[in-house]
Amino acid sequence: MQMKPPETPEAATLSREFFTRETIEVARDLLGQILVRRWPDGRQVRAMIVETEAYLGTDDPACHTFEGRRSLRNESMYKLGGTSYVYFIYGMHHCFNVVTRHELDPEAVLIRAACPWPSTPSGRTWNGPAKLCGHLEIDRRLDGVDLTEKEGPLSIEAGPIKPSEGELDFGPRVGVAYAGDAAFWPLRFWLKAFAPQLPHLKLRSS
DNA sequence: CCAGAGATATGCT
DNA sequence: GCATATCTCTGGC
Repeated sequence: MQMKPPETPEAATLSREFFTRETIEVARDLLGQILVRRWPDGRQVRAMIVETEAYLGTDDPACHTFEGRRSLRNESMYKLGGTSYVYFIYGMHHCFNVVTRHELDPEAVLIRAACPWPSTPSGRTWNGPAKLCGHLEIDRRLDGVDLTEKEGPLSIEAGPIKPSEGELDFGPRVGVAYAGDAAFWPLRFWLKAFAPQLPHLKLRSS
């Protein structure tokens, strides 16, 4: 069975209110939504988000803003929910995050994997945050853009499934204990129940 | 299948 | 100097 994109002529771009909620809720609800990449020449590529990870701000030791760290790199995390945060890592790769909550409340959701949309039998899963950015040509030039802008270079539209309708199961949380102490790791969510309809969906373990 | 190297930005000690 | 929200390639068992 092949899923179709929303029937509505204009798919709804997710609202500001969607992104300013609790980060863990945004991370969960981003599953199944459609990431849209637009180029100046009019080309568009869409992908369904299937794996997310929440980074919980100044108290989260894994978060770039842990204990209030703020620099040129992570400045976008201090902006309003619905802003993009793109960083360059390992001298090689880019990773794309959706900023959540409000100004000066620096939390975000890392987009770890997505499937080309509409789904095709030969489609692939862009699994891994850097691979996703590679395929969608996301780099630092797209850092700080407004994801709620309808015709912007990056935006997020409502997908065909709604978590509130109970159609989704969420993957178990991978607990990682740091050596010695009770530091915690951000929560990660996978899109699982929808997988049968995305035959090429492949999620990484751990 | 698994471990290690290498690509080298960024921020912290 | 060192660790890291990564990925690909290589060589060993």
